[in-house]
Amino acid sequence: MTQEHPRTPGSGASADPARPAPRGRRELPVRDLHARITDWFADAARDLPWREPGCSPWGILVSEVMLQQTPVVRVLPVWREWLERWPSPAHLAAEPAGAAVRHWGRLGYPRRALRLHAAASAMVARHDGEVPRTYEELLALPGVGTYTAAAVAAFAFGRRETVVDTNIRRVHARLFGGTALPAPALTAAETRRAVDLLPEDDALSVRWNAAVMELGAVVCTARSPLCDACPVLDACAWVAAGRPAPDYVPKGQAWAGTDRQVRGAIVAVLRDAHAPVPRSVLLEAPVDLALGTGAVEVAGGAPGTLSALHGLRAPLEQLERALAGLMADGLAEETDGGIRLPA
DNA sequence: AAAACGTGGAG
DNA sequence: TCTCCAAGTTT
Repeated sequence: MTQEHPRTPGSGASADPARPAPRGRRELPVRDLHARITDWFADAARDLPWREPGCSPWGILVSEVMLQQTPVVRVLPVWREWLERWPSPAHLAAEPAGAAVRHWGRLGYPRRALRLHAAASAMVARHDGEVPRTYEELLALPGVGTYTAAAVAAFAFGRRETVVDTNIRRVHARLFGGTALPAPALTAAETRRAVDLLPEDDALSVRWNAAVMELGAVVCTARSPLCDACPVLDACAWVAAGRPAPDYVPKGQAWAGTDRQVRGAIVAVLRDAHAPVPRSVLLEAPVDLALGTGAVEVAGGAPGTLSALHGLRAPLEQLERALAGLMADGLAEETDGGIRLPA
C-alpha cells in the first residue's frame, strides 16, 4: 500500500535512527513500559461496543473485519445494524451473500462483506456455528489474515498473541526506532520486536495489545501526534531525536478514473436496486446513482448518470472490465433480468 | 512482491 | 480543492 520514495529530510539533522538516543531520552524497563501504557489505557480507552464485556466473539470478529482500513466512526452504525440483524454466524450464513453486501452500505471494500459471509458459512460447516478460538483456525477463515486472526484470538478469547497493526507499528517505530513512520511494509525485525515486547502474562498481553493500538489510534497518530498526552513521551526515541520527518512518503492510491471507482459506482447501483439491473441500463442509460464524493465526477456524459463514466479514457471497455471483475469476485451475478448482487 | 481493492472526513 | 489515510487481505 505504501512505497519508498525519496524525500527531503526534515529539519532535524539528527534524523539518523541508528545512532544512540540523545540525552533527553529515558531508557524504560519493559515492565514499566507495560505499566505506563496499560495504565494510560485503563483511563483513556474509548467506549466501543465491541470492547464491552458482553460482546460476543462474533461481534468482535465482525468489528475487526469492518475496521480493516476503515475508521471507527464509520464502522459504528454499520456494526450495530449487522449485529442486530445477524447476532451469530448462523444468522448471517442463512442469508444470501448479497444481503451481506447490501447491508455493508458504503463502508468500502465490499468484498469484505462477501468474505464475512463466507466465513460465517465456514463456521457453521466446520466449527458448529462458533467463532474458532485459535489463531490457526481463525487464519483459515476467508477475509481473516494475520492481524485479524491474532486480534480475535486475543480480544475475543483472551489468548496471548502478537498483534501487529498499523497503529502498533507506528508506535514501535517512534518509541524504539526513532522514526516518524514504520517501514512501508511489515519487516521481520518489526515482528521480532513485537514478539519480544509482548508481556508473558496472558491477561496483561491482551491489555497491552489493545493499549498500544489505542495509543497509536488516538495519541501517536500518523498526522499530528498529541505528544503532550503520551504516557511514554520521555522514553520516545523519535521525540528525543527531534521528531525527524519520515524518510519516505507513503504512496497514495489513485482513484479518479480507476477501475475501483467504476466498481464502486456499479456496486452502488446494485446495492440500491432491489431487482436485477439490465446490462444496458448499467452500462449506458441514465441512472440516479446518488453517489458520494467524486464518484461520478468525470468528464463527459450527464452528471449523475452511469453514462457519465464514458468520459473516462477507456469508457465502455472499462465498464465491462469492471463488471467482469465484480462478477469474477462474486460481487455481482448475471441473471435473465440483468445484473444483481449475489443470491 | 507489488498491486488491486472503496470510502469519506480531516487538514 | 486535493491529498492523506483509517484496527488489512488476497493474488
